[in-house]
Amino acid sequence: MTIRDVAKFADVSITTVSHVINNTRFVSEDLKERVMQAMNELGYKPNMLARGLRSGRTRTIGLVVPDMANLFFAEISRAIEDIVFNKGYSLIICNSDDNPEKQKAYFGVLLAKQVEGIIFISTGSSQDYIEQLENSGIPIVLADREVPTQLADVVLIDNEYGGYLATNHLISLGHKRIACIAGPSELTPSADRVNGYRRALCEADLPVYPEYIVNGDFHFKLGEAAMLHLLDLNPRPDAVFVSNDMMAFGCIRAIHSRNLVLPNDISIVGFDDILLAKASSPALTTIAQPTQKMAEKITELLFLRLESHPSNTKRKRVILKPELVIRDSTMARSS
Amino acid sequence: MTIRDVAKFADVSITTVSHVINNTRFVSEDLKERVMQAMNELGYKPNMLARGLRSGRTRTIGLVVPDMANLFFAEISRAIEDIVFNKGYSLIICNSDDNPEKQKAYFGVLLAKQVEGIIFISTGSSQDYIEQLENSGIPIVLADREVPTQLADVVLIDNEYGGYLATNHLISLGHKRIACIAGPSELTPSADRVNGYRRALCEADLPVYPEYIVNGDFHFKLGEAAMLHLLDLNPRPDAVFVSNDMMAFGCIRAIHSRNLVLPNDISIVGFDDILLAKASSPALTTIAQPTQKMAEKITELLFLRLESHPSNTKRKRVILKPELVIRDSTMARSS
DNA sequence: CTGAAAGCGCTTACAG
DNA sequence: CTGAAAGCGCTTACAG
Repeated sequence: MTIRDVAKFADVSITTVSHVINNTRFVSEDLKERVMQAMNELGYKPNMLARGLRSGRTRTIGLVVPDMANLFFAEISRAIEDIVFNKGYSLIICNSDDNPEKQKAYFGVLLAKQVEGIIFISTGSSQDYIEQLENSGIPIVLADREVPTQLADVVLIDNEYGGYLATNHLISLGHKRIACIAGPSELTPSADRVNGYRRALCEADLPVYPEYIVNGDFHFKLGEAAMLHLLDLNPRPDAVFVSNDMMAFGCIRAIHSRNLVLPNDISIVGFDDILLAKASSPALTTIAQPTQKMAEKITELLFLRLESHPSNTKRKRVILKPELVIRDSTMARSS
Repeated sequence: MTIRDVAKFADVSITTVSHVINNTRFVSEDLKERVMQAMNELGYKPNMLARGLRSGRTRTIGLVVPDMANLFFAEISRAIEDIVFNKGYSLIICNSDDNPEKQKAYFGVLLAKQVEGIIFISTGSSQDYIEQLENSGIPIVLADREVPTQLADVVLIDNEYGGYLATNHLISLGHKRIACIAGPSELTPSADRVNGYRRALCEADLPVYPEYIVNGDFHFKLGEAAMLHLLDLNPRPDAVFVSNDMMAFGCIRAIHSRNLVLPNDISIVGFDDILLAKASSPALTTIAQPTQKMAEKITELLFLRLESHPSNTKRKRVILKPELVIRDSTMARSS
């Protein structure tokens, strides 16, 4: 079933069929009618490969994320997919699995598939491989995680400010021994969140105890382990800023397993505000990522670049502010 | 940067270049070497559109899911992506958003993009549109939700058995007033789970109270609302089988908001065993979907069909057994 | 207002 | 052991 069959059936040239499909030059009502009918009759679907090959436009964009089973990435992917679909594009989703090798392989695949643009949430340690993309000349938008390149637009949130907000909230509740569970140290978001935590403590003239800062990996399991570790300290912290919600869930579990009561015995604030943050018990106080807004900005920048000349080389950088969402995992210190 | 450039650079025919790329006929070491080097030097990447157009093989498969921000779908998509990637394929992910129109539009896109196969988790009410796929002759694997067609392999779990397991567990704990929060009534999984619930009650000679069966939609919010409704009944149930984990989280929230204690005042068991099920407080007793195994079966059936002749028309049907995972949201009735 | 034809970048018989 | 050439299904100058 090709354009040739349709042309034959409608007794017109394939040129004309192409033009009615794409609405790209005037075609008389009569012919248009015949073509339409032929397409219906034959159940014709244009072959996007042929179209893409010829026109250079594939209407496909690639999305590279570290792990789409991580709710934060799942939600932002979802939001991006929705916008992109409404623009008539489709998404090839690539799980890098936080593995630079897999990520590199996917870059190759995306380029080979001639995607028109790439949205890229980096693994921790992939600085090495992005040149491949830079040389391709294809528009790239980096999201969530910084990568050292001048050749892409960037959409980030102000993680330092988020960490500051979270910690300040705990301070304002009267907590003094405030710990922090950090994310993987290679990621800029982790480091920035911890920096915000430090700044808040400093501004409040509270000491920063090194043993109160423990490393995690943004996953549930290490969140639980880190919290168990903190609870074993003497004195144990009376509040903790956990740098993402997944780990915060691990913390809740750890706290319960020690028969402590949240938030009475210890307050925690998370980061991300994934959908399930409000479903934990108690509901998680957390720093909300502006997921929807991020998705909008990311796609806006990408489509701008798709439409503009490559000569327009000024790179854009958007930094969105996160917000504190107070729920029930924090309360004033019982003195 | 095309195969032609490589051929010129290496001073061989494009035929030869093609054969070294695809390893598809003998090429002398000498030429092979020169071609390899040329490809490296020029940073050549084969154009998959051209390859796909010519060979009819796109190495792409489509995955249609109702909502990838739903953790169950996110996890199964993740598992599928991983397997498919290792086979050298890529995935186009399509969120139908539980919207038959969008789903239909995506079918068109996938066919136009010449995917080699489709994995399809249906929206509730899309029976109408699958013919489009059937006629295409492209291999389809249906997963999770039944759809009336003879023209696809199917991978399901035994939802009736899952509902039975869950309810039996509650019965064995001594509960008598056991309620059920169902999923959307159009979906076969929902109905089957409720059927299992009924069967367990019947076999135990326990009455089935119609007011104890309330409808949900598999989302958090309605789970919460449904549980609030159940808690207002007099007498209120002492246990409830919630037909997915998302809604079970809503239930936990509702229970806490009424200052009741889980599981002391009421036991609940969920369905799915999403990653966060173990992170709720208390950890959720639930019926585990064999997510990894489903992904394996789904891809196994699909690749079998990709490799076999279309004449091999015998359709396969795989039904996997879910398992009860006992955690802390259920306990024996305090008589 | 419409059509014939070149060509996008590959693969793959066919030929030697 | 290697290459010249046809053709996959489209789009798009070019021509009239």
